[in-house]
Amino acid sequence: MGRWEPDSEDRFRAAAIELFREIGYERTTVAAIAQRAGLTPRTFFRYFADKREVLFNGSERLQEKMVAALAQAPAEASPVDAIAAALAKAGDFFDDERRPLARVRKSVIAANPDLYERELIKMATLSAALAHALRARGVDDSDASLVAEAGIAVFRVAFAQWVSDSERRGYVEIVNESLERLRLLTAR
Amino acid sequence: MGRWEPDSEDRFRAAAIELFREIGYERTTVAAIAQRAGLTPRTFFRYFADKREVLFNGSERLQEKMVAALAQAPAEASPVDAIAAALAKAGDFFDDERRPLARVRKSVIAANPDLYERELIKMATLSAALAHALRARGVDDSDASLVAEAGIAVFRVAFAQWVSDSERRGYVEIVNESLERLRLLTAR
DNA sequence: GTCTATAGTGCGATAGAC
DNA sequence: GTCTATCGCACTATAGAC
Repeated sequence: MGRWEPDSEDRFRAAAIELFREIGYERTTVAAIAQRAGLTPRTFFRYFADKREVLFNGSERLQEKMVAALAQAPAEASPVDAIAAALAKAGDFFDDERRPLARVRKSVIAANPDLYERELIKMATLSAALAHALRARGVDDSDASLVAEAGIAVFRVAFAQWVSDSERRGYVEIVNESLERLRLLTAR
Repeated sequence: MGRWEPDSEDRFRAAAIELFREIGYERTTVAAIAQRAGLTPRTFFRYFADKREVLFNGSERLQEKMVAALAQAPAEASPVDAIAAALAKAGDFFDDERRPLARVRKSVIAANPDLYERELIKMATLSAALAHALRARGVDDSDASLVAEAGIAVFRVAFAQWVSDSERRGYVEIVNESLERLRLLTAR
């Protein structure tokens, strides 16, 4: 990568999350993030549309991966099994190396209504994308919405568990257990 | 009681939704809403924390009712049955008289990212309240979150169906069918 | 940069119901 | 008289027009 350090985007992310933890989200300026990352604000905005996005733009790749996993599920897989494949695929992003960062991110978002709103929007977008992918598999419209929303419900709970302080199990284990739990709870 | 006409709050709501439909949310000023309601902007803000709230503050009563219904479900009812009772209780608000208003409200919200965000927040708040009420019944922490989130999933889909253009069935019928559908889809 | 319109707040005054 | 919903005014903040 020539005269620049590699991984500018990751360095922005790391610098941002450090500063958010140290002095809070509101008081952290983009200039400060850029300085710590050894780059300029102008470059920051080449990667991120705004300050909030530095915490969220990984979610686009996550969504693409999940949708792809759903689309590639066997044709005979049930809608719920297809969603389960998508939920499991998210495990590619949520490994033990990332968990400390995810925990800081969680506390930053919890402390900031703006960021919380953005998170809700990302979840809603993800749900819509999954529902769309289910419809592409031939699933009935309202079934697709229902299974996608329920899948997001499982995802939310599993992710929250994964980042909770005392949790040591991996994300995939947790999300599979959560789905199983939902099956049990809804069974007659 | 008020100085002039009664039901100020309802008049604000009615005036607001008329104007939103006529000229759009953004171009409707609080002053215009107040004028049409025969009141002043200052009084508007006594009832609603901000302009968006005029479309949402009914949701507090809805949440209280749903939580109460959940709490009053028979002690032997399963978590999902208790949530089902809460979802059915929402039917008190969604009758055929209200459906035209709900349809206008839907289109206004769909056209406005600000309002959509607020709707997502209200749903998240409702989910948290239902989870809390489930825990108060002795349901395990993560089961409570899971069932509450899944219940909200059913609610979202059922409500969307209820306000969709061609739909004629009542909300309660739809929400019961949606829950039944989720049970079928998740069953092994 | 200035100017304007609007959202939203704080505080005290007032008109009526009781 | 009390109580309270409503109002009037003065204010800040912000977004958009120019």
